[in-house]
Amino acid sequence: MNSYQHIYDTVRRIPPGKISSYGRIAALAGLAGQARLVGYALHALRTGGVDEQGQPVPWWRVINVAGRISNEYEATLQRELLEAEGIAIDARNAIDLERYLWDGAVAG
DNA sequence: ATGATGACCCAAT
DNA sequence: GATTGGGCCATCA
Repeated sequence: MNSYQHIYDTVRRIPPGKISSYGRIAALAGLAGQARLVGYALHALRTGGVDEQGQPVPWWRVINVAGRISNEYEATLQRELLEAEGIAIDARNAIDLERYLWDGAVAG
């Protein structure tokens, strides 16, 4: 079992229509200060968005703390997926974190 | 084992 | 607000 599995599990807890930052996910996953690992873990997903167990991971709900899409691989796809969930993106490709940032609370 | 890079973040300039 | 420097750990050559 890789450490990434914990990251994937945390990313899955992001409710639809919400977003989170790499650092936030890292903190929730018990990897505070290791935001790069989250980015690396999501990078390992690549296209398909499934982990080693074949479970889907909402990788598009993870952006950087600046509210912008950091990845250059699927930037367009990520933007479309975010907009599909009702997340408004600024004219400068920025997202209002205070408005959409997931505070870590469990929905339900 | 070493060096370089990376879907990042924070602080300083 | 854009750029630079340091820190964190995993992966590749």
